[in-house]
Amino acid sequence: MKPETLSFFDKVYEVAKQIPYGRVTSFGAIANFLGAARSARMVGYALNGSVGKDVPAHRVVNRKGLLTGKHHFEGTNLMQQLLESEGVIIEDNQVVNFDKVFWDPSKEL
DNA sequence: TTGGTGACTACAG
DNA sequence: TCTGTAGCCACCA
Repeated sequence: MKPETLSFFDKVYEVAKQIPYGRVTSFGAIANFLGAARSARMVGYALNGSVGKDVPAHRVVNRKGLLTGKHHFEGTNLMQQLLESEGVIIEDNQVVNFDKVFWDPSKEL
């Protein structure tokens, strides 16, 4: 678990784990924080394998606040339910108050 | 070892 | 303003 040995995936997990309760962030924000702003796809790919690793992947959405990754969760609306249980309003698979709950790792960390 | 893939993003027309 | 295309890079087979 040395920082130097952490792979890109592990770094994504570390950042995702630090997302505060009731907050969400975007793939691009994480990618940018890791110094790979144009590799946002890798962030999503990483989160694909984050299920079961205590990583709140449901708090990571795309730039518009859309729950594009909810398909990778067990239930079709599991991701939405998890967010709503944290006080995040979801409508049409999108975070309504995205601006309010957005958490930027490059600024918060 | 090489090629394909992906929960995205940004730029150009 | 909206739509389409290209790029990006690590993991898996």
